[in-house]
Amino acid sequence: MRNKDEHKERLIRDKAMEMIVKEGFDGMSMQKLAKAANVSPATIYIYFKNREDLLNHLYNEVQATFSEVALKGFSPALNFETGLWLQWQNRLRFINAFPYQYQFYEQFRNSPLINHSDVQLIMDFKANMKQFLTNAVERGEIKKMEPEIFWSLAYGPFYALVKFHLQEKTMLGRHFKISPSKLKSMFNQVIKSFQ
Amino acid sequence: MRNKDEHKERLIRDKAMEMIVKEGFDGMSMQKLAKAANVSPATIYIYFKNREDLLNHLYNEVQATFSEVALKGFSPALNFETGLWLQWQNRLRFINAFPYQYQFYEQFRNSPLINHSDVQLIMDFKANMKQFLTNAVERGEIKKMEPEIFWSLAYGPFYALVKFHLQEKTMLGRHFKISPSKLKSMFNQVIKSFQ
DNA sequence: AATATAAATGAATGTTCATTCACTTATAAA
DNA sequence: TTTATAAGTGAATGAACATTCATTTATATT
Repeated sequence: MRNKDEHKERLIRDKAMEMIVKEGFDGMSMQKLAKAANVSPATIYIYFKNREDLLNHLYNEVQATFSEVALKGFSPALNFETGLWLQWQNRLRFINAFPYQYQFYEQFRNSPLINHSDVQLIMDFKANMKQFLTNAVERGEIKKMEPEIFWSLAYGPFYALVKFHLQEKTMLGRHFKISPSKLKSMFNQVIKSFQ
Repeated sequence: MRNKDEHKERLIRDKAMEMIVKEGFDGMSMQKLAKAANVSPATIYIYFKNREDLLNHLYNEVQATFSEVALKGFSPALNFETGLWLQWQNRLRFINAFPYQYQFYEQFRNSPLINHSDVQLIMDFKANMKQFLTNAVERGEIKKMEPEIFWSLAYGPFYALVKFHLQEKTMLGRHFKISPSKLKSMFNQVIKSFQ
């Protein structure tokens, strides 16, 4: 018996995400992917049932990692400002470390493919965030509001800023990381909207 | 001489955007589009040089309309709160009226296709927004900040909320419009972040 | 009414696509 | 060392793709 080559699967996954980010979903054909990963097209089908299965696996993996990183050191018991700032930092860390994975994730979520994927937001993650919001309201740190308003106010500016920087990267061929001081400064302004 | 059928071109454009929103860029093939618009594939090539040209025309058209609607009644001379609220209302009006066009626009902007398009943000629009920011700072209505921070704070929450509602629409098959009171309430919170 | 012209077409064209298959190769277990 | 098994392959398959082309059709101009 011969074992699957973990390195090979990793390469297939990474090249697929890179190709999708650079050339779009149509730009990632199975044959082009095979060539980029130095394998036979048939090899991809050992690891993934088909193209759709591959894409869903990629999405699942990124979502799992992203959720994990976002919640690193987090607890709903943290006070509002500390907890939200921690999450901003965690998220930015992931985006800086894995820009292709993040951009693939965004592209997938914003495409109709997401409708054919039976993927759910990690339970743990959702529960944590809900509890965090409830606690903050109960402590009187923020006023009561609908979850979608909370989410829009708390993360809308963050993701908008990230988008700016990732677009610059695409245009100039290199990645301008968001400076921590700029992020903190904007965070302080966002916090005001909850007061 | 036979004239071009304006109605026919409009139908091609609208069906193309609808297909892209519903099935993604790969889901919109020239032959499927022809069938949806009740024309021959060759007819599409009378109106557009090729597929890429069609997509770029669609993008240009939506951008032009969107910019126009967004600036309706706007002037950089307006005070900060009035001007920003006007733009929020204008933008939401466009999104509610033309959800497919808006979603196509977003999908295009978030895809690598945008890199191959030589389209620029309408000059007039850019200049207006820049002047608006400058004026608000000079009047002491908001503190001085980089344009990308301003943009992220002023529009990040708005677009995040829009995304929420458009996703709900996709899932349930119908469109839940954002209530004006909910929008105004969030707007008031956003304003605080500039104080 | 005749004519010139551009719109509009359906049936091709050659290409690329996702996927399969008969086959070879590497290696864990015996 | 042998053997069973699953990894890995290159070439093939049929479907779908963007685009073209030889014709036909509608109409504005004469």
